[in-house]
Amino acid sequence: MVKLSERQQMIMSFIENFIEEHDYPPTIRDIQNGCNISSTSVVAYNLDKLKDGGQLNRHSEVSRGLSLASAGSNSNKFKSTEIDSVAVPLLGTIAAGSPFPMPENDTWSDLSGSELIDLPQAIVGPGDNVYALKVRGESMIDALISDGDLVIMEQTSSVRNGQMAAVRIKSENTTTLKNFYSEGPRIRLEPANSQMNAMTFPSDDVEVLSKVVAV
Amino acid sequence: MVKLSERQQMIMSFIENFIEEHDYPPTIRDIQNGCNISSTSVVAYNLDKLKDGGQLNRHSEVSRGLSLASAGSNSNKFKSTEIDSVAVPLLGTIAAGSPFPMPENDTWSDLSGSELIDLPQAIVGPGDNVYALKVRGESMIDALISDGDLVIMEQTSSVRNGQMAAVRIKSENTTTLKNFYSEGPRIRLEPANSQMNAMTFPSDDVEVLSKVVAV
DNA sequence: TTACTTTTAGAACATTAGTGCGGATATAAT
DNA sequence: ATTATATCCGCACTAATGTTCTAAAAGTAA
Repeated sequence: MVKLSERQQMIMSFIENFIEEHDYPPTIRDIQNGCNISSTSVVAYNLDKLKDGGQLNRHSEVSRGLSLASAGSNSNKFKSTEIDSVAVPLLGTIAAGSPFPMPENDTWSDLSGSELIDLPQAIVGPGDNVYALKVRGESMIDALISDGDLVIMEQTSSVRNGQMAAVRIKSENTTTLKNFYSEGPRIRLEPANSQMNAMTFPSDDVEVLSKVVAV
Repeated sequence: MVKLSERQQMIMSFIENFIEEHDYPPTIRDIQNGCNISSTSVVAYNLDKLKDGGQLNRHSEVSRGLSLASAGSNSNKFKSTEIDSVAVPLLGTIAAGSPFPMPENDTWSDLSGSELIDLPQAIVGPGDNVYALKVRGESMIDALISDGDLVIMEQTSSVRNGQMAAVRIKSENTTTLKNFYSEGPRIRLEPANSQMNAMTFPSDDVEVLSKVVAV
């Protein structure tokens, strides 16, 4: 790789910034002013150099006919690409440990309003019926969930044993985040914290709202 | 939203294709030829319409001063943006439940080679000393980790109580993924599975390799 | 039809913007 | 010193490109 002169580096980064800001490439005179160069021909000269060096594509006789040869001319600090993401709503807060009545929305049936969070598509899957909740309390610490963490939930009514789910205990009208175990006629809800005890409820007293997809 | 005339739609998609192909916007005459329009003024006329309608940004007196207002002119199927991501290496496999000797690299001290995984920057933080491992075994099921899942680890030598970490038991030369509890002179390693028992080891027999950052 | 608005044509016009040329400067090799 | 190479300067030239004006066609409403 040929070494770039100071001026050529400046030109490259100026072009980069210009495109970033305007969505179209600069003219020779834009570069001239932006880099404090006294003549257009100097810019043209260095532009041709850069083209020969392969850092730049140029199309002569075409105004603004520039484009970065985004291959080796990497001025980023770290190798980093872009991945697809999906926005999911952050609907509210949920208690992790002991059941707690939810003062706000009794059930978060409405998937509208509120903040949106960007998540990589890979962990959300199709992306429908998915939302985020902020966890309150330290009681799920064994499951890598601590106070203030966000859990990504998928709205569903069936979970497998051992999965973590947001469940509502009808008789107490409380909602909580627990590990779910079906034991015949009863359902055991177990916090993911070795210092806390599990609780069991009759099957028909427990309503599964959604399961945890990711943290 | 105002309906676009047939000609305006053609102009929009022409611009889109042109930029895709050349990396810089077309001139009015490019559009004229590309869309079989008989006069530059017609192009200018429709361009102004599109600008008023908000589908296009225009900078007058500037050649090729066009850019798509990628807001409403959305040809994507789903609302989806791009977020920063960082590539981390996938170094190998780790047993989740019972300790198991690692046949391959005894310690994965080398952070080179192997596959790379793209992760959103938000969950990786600075991004140094981070790598991924594939989990084998079902024994961490309570912590949302099941067979085949990837855990993101950060290389460190100190973890807090209750955190999940990859640890090496020196006397047995095994490596495993467990929840870590320091209990005075001894260290208790607890699998996140209510069907399995914890084990304790002398403090100096356990070496913490890295802690779990995300799943 | 008439009156009015929108769109299209054509062409001249005005800027914008790339190119080229004579010459200056600097550095290094002969 | 002389020659060669790489840059830089200014300026003029001209092709590229946006703008505008007038007029006609096409469409709309009354």
